[in-house]
Amino acid sequence: MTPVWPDELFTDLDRTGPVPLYYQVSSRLEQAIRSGTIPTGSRLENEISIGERLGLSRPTVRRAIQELVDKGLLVRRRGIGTQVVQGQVSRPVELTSLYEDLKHGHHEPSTEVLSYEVIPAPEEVAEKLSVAVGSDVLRIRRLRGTDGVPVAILENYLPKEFTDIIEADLKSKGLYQLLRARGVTIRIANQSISARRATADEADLLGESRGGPLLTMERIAFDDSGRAIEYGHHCYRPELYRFETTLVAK
Amino acid sequence: MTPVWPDELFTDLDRTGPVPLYYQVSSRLEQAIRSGTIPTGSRLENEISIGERLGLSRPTVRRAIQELVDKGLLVRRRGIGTQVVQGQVSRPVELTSLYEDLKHGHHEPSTEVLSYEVIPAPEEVAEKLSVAVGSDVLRIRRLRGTDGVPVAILENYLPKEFTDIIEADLKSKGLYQLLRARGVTIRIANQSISARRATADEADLLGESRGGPLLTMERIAFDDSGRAIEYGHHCYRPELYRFETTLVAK
DNA sequence: ATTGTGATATTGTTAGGACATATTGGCTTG
DNA sequence: CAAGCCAATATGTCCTAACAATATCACAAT
Repeated sequence: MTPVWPDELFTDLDRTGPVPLYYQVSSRLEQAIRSGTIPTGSRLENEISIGERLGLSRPTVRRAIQELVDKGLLVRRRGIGTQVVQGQVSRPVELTSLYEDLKHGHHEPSTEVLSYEVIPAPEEVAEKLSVAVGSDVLRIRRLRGTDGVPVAILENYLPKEFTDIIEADLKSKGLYQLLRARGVTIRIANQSISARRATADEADLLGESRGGPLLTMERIAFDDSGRAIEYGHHCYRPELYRFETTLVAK
Repeated sequence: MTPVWPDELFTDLDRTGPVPLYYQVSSRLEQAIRSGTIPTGSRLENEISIGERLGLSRPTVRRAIQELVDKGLLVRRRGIGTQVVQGQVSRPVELTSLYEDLKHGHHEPSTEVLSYEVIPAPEEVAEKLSVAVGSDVLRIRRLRGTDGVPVAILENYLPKEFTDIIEADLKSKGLYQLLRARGVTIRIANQSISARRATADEADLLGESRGGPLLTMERIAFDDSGRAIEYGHHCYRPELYRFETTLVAK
């Protein structure tokens, strides 16, 4: 019943390096599933025997499998076993900037900085960033495109201590990448996705018809310590961009 | 430094019932955070002392906390501790139908069944549902509203064995609710969100201007065993609906 | 033919312990 | 006084062990 898996899945793990064992296991499994080595719909061996094969305890194997369950690749049922989900699984919306998103998709992202200025925080921005109204915030407005075609208008607000982000760097790097280089890691983001008509200004920038539909995304991002770091308001050309997610019922 | 928490957080847990201990703990903590009893930005006690207070082992406490980290309410850093995220956390997009979504938001959902028919599966639908092209599938088209105002047009396709879903029931219940009553649990869904212009037909149904923007969502849902159960294509009035998500970097 | 019962397989929950690693801050030393 | 080392603290990883809950199947009983 259980299909025979290739030996590569069970070669020795690296117990000396910094990569956790559960992560090594889940990575191998994910790769095997996405490549079709483990076919969709098939059943996995049970946790204990996988553990025996790899020389791991059950909790470690369990954690590896749980990672893939959370990603939506596997389904578990008590008393039954673990199965691979049928149908192609889309990679979820990740916590990356659009720039990295596009680059990952083997496109050549381009950026034009439309404006870059320090302004007193309007009420809406102040509230989202948890700073005082009127205090200095950095406002960045960019036009993002791929392969020469405009895709999105990005408007971002950051607290004043980030005003040393160099305008020139924004042309060749994503905002999150620049923040990471400064030692700031974005950990959590609250997103809200909707749509609206394009204004005349936006339509011209994006090469879209006036009053045409735009996909919009509003986001507040928090760092390691839970502090609000960035408030963004983006709009995308809907024919060229969409948000993909995998939802898993707990 | 550590704030004093109310005793309610540490009253005895129910060790007899079917509710897991880690779930009882994470529920209490979540409630305390959302209600402000544990203020945003504050630090939690460490895992071990929480465990001692509740009479629990460290793995159990750890799992409870991890649940809230995954939900985006808490942030953990090795060597530092666990902190509550600043800023209001939005509840994530859950794996529920729009009907339950709206009902939860204290609105009164209404449904008009526009069409209900068994048709041979077009290529696109057959592929998404992993059935043969031309095989029978159930097609449902509904107009969903709240408080008398139309909000969305829902088009769903299901495999033929669900043709016994009663058309009349769709008026008063959500599709997922009806599936659950049949013993089918939706476990995983792949969603894709974008936008487009409304067709004349759609604009009339939704009371929207012709050519106006619509928020669109495409979804394939899988059940417990990983089988494709439903393929849906929905469009929403963007002023009345939006998708909210919390993203957490792993 | 249907129902119940028990054996088996598998995941779910909880415990308790050990060691690793990252961060902070104080102490020591040059 | 500054730099570096070290202890304290907290989370991260991994192990062994046990029992609970659920689904399946064979088989007996009605």
